[in-house]
Amino acid sequence: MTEEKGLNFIEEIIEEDLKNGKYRQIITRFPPEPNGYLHIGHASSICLNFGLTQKYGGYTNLRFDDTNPVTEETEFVESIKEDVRWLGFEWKNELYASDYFDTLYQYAITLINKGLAYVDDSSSEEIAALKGTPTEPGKNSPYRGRSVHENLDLFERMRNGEFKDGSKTLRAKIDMAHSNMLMRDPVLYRIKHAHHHRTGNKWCIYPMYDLAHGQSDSIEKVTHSICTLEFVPHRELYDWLIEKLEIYPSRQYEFARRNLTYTITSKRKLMQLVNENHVQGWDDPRMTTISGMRRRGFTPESIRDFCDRIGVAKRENMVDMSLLEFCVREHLNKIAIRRMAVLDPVKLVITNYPKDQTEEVWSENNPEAENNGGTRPVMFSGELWIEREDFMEVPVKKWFRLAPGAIVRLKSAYIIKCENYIKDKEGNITEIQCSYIPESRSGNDTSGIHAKGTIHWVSTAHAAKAEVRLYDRLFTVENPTGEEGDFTRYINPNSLQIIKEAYIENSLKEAKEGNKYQFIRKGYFTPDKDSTPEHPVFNRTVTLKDTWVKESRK
RNA sequence: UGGCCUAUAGUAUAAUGGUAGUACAACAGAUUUUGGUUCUGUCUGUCUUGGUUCGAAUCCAGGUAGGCCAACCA
Repeated sequence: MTEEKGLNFIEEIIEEDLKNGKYRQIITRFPPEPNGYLHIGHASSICLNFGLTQKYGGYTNLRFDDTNPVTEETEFVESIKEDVRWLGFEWKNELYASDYFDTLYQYAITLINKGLAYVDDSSSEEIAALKGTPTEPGKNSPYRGRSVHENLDLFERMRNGEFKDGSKTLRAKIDMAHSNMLMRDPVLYRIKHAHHHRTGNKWCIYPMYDLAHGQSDSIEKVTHSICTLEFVPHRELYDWLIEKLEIYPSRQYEFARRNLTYTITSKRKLMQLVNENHVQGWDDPRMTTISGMRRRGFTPESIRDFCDRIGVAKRENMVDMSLLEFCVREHLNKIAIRRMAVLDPVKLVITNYPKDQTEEVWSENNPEAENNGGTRPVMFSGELWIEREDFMEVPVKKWFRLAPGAIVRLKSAYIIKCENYIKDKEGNITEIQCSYIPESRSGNDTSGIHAKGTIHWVSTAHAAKAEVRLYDRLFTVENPTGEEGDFTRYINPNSLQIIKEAYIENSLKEAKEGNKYQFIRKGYFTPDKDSTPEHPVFNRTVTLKDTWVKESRK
């Protein structure tokens, strides 16, 4: 049975192109500017571009659009490569727009020779003043009428470094009254006496996006150049330049960038969060950068699945964060090893358990795993740590956990009954005293008693200490950039909660970066890069779904 | 007083002139030694007004709403 899944509009275009023989294979590219770290929005573009060539045959290049030396750095190049690989994609060629600077320079000369470009001495303010507005036509620059010979001479001298930054530009000669603002003699080259991360000081003039991107696509014979909606107005210029230069006709297609609730997907704004220390770096686990999500414990599979589910379209959108959480829970449920960890401990003493006795109980590693996951031994004793929130002095209705006189199952061990509890002067509960039912041991329970609730625990004598970092959404509102004022006003002050002394199963000390765990009843966790065997640190990737919080609010 | 893009449940996305479907979310229930997982069920939708057609979410026209465009950024 073939499941007919609807095609997105780009797949439709490609299938049509393939069917009518326009192309034998398709070539796409992922074209980041190395001026920041990749985020969840880029993941969509990566999955799209690489996914398309995997599906239809062909290949995808990784091309860095590095035409602005003042913002670009090698650090970003390296992080981008790491992130794309981590997401599970391998590019055919690693390319750089800066590799084409000689060719692009020649393209500019071709345009000058055709009378389609000129050197303008106007300042950026003067250019802006003559540009007009969306509703009013612009006016020609006084330098627009220069001869080809003069333009050639001036452009060469720009290249030779005779002029200061900003004193001259090369502009296309199109139409200052055009309804598309981008066609009003767009700037093609500008002077920047700046060090480039790859070409060093070879150049002091650099091409603008419009003369670099489409031409790079063309040089690489990219068939489908896929970008986001804000480039729609550029398409007319993209096509104009290819036509006038008479080069390989790559075609541009635009889809809507993906927005996610309670976060931002803007490199500029993410950089602001880093620079203003609202977060602790690009890979802060609260960031929806690829590196932040990796550190937090997301899997590439879950991110790819997410991108797949949200699809591709042309309308404005705001995807629910709960879908991303669903995707990561679904994957982690299958692969994460279950362990017990007590995050907010309170002592529980089993009064009728033989003093100084210990025993091993066996607990499942992951019954949901493909190969069943097996079991592990866990040390049990008469003195345990349990979760403070699992005891209620005055239970609410439908409370299945511990309360005076209530019974509960200790996961993989015995059923216990709460007999007493001790408070300190401030009224904090310091110890809960229970009796246990020896015949109720997990695996050979002959007690005939059914406990409605099951809670997790660790033995005080056998547990290890760990630091646990709990993350919540970074913003308090769904669309922080859509609200009044600067988006940083809406940062969630409680997005990070650090627990210095949680208790974990001893074996968890050996957990390695990249390992995935489910702390039973608490969520999915992964060791942070700061973690050591002496001082284990865990990040909470995502909580478990919690229907009790909803029930308890009723 | 311009040009371009878009409009299907709360969210995202299918249906390509022929029964408006799927996922997430929400809600109800079953199972459960995780109030997890799994399973079952329920709720909610074609922006609007005309037109073409036997038949329109789909094609056409006019509205309306939202987005983008006036960086020597990409």
